[in-house]
Amino acid sequence: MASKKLVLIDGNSIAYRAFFALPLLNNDKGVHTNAIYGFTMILMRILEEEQPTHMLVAFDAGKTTFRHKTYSEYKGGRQKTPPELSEQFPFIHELLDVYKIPRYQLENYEADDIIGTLSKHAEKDGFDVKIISGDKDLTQLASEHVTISITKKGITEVDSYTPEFVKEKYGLTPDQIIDMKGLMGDSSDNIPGVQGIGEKTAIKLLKEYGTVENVLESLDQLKGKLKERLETHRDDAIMSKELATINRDTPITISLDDILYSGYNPQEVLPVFRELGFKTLIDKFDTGSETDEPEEIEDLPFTAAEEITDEMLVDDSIFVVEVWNENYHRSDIAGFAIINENGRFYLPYGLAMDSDPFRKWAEDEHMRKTVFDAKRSIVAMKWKGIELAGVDFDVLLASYILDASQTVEDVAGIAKMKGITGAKTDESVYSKGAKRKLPEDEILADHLVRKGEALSKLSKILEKELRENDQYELYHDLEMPLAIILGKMEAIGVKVDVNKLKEMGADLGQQLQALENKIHGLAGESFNINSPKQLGVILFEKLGLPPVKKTKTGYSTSADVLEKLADRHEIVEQILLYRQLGKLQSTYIEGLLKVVHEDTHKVHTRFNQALTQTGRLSSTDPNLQNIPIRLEEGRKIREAFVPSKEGWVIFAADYSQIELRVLAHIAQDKNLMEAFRNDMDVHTKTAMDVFHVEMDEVTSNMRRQAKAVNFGIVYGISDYGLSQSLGITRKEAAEFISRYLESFDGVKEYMDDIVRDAKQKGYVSTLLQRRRYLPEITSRNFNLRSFAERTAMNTPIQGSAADIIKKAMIDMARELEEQELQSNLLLQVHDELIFEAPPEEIEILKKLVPQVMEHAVELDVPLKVDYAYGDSWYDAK
DNA sequence: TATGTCCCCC
DNA sequence: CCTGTTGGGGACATAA
Repeated sequence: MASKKLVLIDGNSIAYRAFFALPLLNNDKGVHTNAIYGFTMILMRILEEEQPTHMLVAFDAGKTTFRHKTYSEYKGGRQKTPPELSEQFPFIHELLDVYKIPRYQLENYEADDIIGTLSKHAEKDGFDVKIISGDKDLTQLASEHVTISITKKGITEVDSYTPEFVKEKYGLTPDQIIDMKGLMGDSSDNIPGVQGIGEKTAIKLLKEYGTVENVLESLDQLKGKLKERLETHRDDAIMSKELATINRDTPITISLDDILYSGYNPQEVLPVFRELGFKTLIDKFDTGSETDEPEEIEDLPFTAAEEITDEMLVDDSIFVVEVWNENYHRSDIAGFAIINENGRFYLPYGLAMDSDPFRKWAEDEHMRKTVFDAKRSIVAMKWKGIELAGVDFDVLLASYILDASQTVEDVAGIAKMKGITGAKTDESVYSKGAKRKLPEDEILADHLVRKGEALSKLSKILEKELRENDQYELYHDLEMPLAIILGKMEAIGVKVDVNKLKEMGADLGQQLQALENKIHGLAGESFNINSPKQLGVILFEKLGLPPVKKTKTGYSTSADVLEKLADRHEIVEQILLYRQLGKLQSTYIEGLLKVVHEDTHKVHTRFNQALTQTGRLSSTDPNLQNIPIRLEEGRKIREAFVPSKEGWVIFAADYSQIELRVLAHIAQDKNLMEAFRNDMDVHTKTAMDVFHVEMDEVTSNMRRQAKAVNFGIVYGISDYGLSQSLGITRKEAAEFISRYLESFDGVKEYMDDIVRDAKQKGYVSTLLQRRRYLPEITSRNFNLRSFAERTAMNTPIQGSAADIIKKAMIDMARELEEQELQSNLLLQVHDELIFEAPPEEIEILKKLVPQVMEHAVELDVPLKVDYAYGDSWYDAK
């Protein structure tokens, strides 16, 4: 027979712990939830780990207890329970109820006493007892069968107090804990103890005499101040011991039979989680329990259109455009679904595309449509000859704005987060990888209609959340219009000089062949230079070079390692060169040629607008945001990016030091603002301040180091990161940073404030109200916490810069349209915009682009934009 | 197909 | 005392 296990939880104490350990999070109803959340986390862990057969959560009742009769000042001077915590107790009670965990409180007694009494009964009946609390007082109950788990600083770590543990920690038995309290008192409960006796003295006395009473009877063996103190406070000691003693014979009205625990039903718990907005816990639940049996999906009636009718084509509809390929450029479309006040409809692709009314409706901007991934839908339709308009709400973008950390694959992914059932994942319907295929028409139709149904519910929920977070403007006035602009940029594409690329490729191929021969010759055998494993064997075993660094799979052969070995063997330099050219060949020549469209010689990148945690864009297939520039050999790749029309130019404009300007503004740092107002070289200025020298004394090395520090500030790197980039010790790097912060005290203040703010609110914000949640900022794990702290400092800077250039793109697109210019915006690379322009518009752009970009927002420092243009991207420098 | 290593950009 | 590396995309090798 399985043994009986009783878990007793000190409800008040755990709620307090959770409250103070976690940031003061709000849910979407404005209720603070941190204590509820922490409490639930602890509860879930206990249920998992202990598998109790019996369970009870005890709470304190009322303000006065029997202890107040003994000592009216008991628990006096205590801070009142913060209202932010009090308001959470009803929810904790509700949660316990749905978990079917009994809770109990008893007039005149504290939770401790209830726990003491029940554990006594249970012990007698042969139970194993586990007590959970944040209060060390309970450790007096430890025995062979009673273990007390005390939460440490956070909520995840606990100390388990067994009699052995108590012995080890204090050198006392558990029942001597109350004697210890009697002597030393307890400031948190306002138990006086004997004045002048602390933990050390108390333990010493008890090791010698055993109990408070024995100590007091043996006073004549003591002397001096100690004896004097014990004599004067004799009564205090006795009373304090009494106060600290848990009453194990309270008149409880429940028995062990009443607190049998037979588990809970996740279906009853989930709605409460949803109500509270516990996304992560919902996920844990859905995947972590056996309730994952395919939920009973209700039938969803819809009409599979055999002809397109007017009732399908009305204002305010959900519009599902099922773009088949991941890369939506020139992709097939599997079909459409429309949901509106008239019903749910599946529209087969061919039927819809042959319908004029459908085309008209799709292109009518007054026919408002809610979609998932507006840009994807618009661009895919554009390739099919339809200019989709009237896109009014994008569930993907809204979800990204609300929380970028939730990676979203499809409609079902978002639906699940928000507790909406009925939608199926794309993967479950289509399979993935090589097996991915279109299902039969009925299944496809059902899938698309279900997506639409989920979108309909989601759009309402997400819009409400955006407004509550004060993020609706960001969504509606920034990201949504930007999606349209990005779609145009992608569809226009960038012209590539294919022949130029091929020439460069042939040339590189020859150089690589020669290098390969040379390297193999130097190594004395032929091997795959691209294989770190094989290369490691050659360098560190055959040639006997010293391995500088290891990776988890073997020797590191990274560039910084090789650079250290460069003067020890001729082969190293050749390998570095081989790597550099090999990268250009495979990624930029061959990689680019693969994605150039044969007929137009254009590449059509996709900007991912809903991916990065900072608000930046990213770019794929091809990635046009990482085309080489630093080294001349690589930079030449840019010669292959040319205007799409004869005689036009590439016009590139970039913000100068936008992140540091944003930092100056956000931090309101006088020194940094002054530097930018005077248009100083900010790295030189930093060097002057960090090294305490005059402008003409700044050496190029000082400027280089100052630049690295600025880089570190902007990108949120650690002292370790800075030490790596400068090749100095971590200590020296830390010294640089602290000298920087002394000179820029506004920045220092900002850094301190933003971390504190993030801990309190759980997130940081950018200029335009973009958010990044940082739950790990309160982690006890140094790495996680440090990373979150640096993120808190960095994201408002990088994210605000991203906000600004996005705004500039919208303003710029409007200007191009209003002035009826032919120039096209082609690319955005984080702090620069790249256009193609007819020669007659160059003079206009030279004025217009900097004007628009510099005034996208008004900061307390000027924004500065540089520009250049030429026959290719290379020449726009 | 997934993971690790390396390297390009801002 | 130590811990450990901004945000991305992509190519290639290798193990599974």
